[in-house]
Amino acid sequence: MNEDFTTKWISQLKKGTLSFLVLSILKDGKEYYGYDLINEIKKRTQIDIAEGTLYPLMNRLKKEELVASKWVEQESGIPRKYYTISTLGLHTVNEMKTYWDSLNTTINAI
Amino acid sequence: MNEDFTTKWISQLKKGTLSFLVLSILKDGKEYYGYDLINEIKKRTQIDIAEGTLYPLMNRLKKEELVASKWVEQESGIPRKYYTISTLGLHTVNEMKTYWDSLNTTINAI
DNA sequence: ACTATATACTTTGTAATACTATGTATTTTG
DNA sequence: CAAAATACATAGTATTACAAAGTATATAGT
Repeated sequence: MNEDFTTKWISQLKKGTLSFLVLSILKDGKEYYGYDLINEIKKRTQIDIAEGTLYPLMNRLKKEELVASKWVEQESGIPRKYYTISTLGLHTVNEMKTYWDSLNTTINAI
Repeated sequence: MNEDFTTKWISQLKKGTLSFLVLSILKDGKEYYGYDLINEIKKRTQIDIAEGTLYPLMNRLKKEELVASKWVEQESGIPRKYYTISTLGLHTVNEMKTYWDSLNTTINAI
């Protein structure tokens, strides 16, 4: 039933929500690495993020200094890049939340 | 205050929300023309939509057959292109609303 | 009469971002 | 020993908001 349009729409909707989602998850201060975030988001939200989406997204957040990262060698396996939210990131995600809530209120009022 | 990032983010967020907003406004069956929609949305939501954004958006919605349009000559002034939502549009906006609500619930739960 | 503003729609070029596909490398599982 | 899972990266494509400019009519101000 017009799955095409709704599917495409969901992809467009992600353009605003993924950075918000990631920062929201990091908000409580816990560390996550990229691959982990993909699974965490899938588990919590049923939203699939392609690797080719998440890794560049994390690089942008890093470049904007909303998150910090550090490489952590594993005793076995591939090194992981762990991310933590910054003060600026916390401030930004709070602004986002305020905007999101007002947008949601507006949409519900229509 | 990192206004840059939040401002850019809001622009990205619109990529998912504008079509949803427009269809939501048309949902009750009332006719609107483009210029009118820009003002209506600004009044109801404080969201500014550039003309270069709305007119191509309406063309996409038309092409996808989510809305129908008809030209209406004015006794004085420039002809207006009036839009009405289609059955497919109604169905689609309901799907969008369902998705939006679940997304909102998810975000609030994080 | 002239100018600016408002109305109403269109088009062109740019920037941002999700996605597919592909690549690299290690470890675990069948 | 092959396949799948883990973990990160990059190149190319499609979509879409936006700024800017254009066309055309009507009105308000000076």
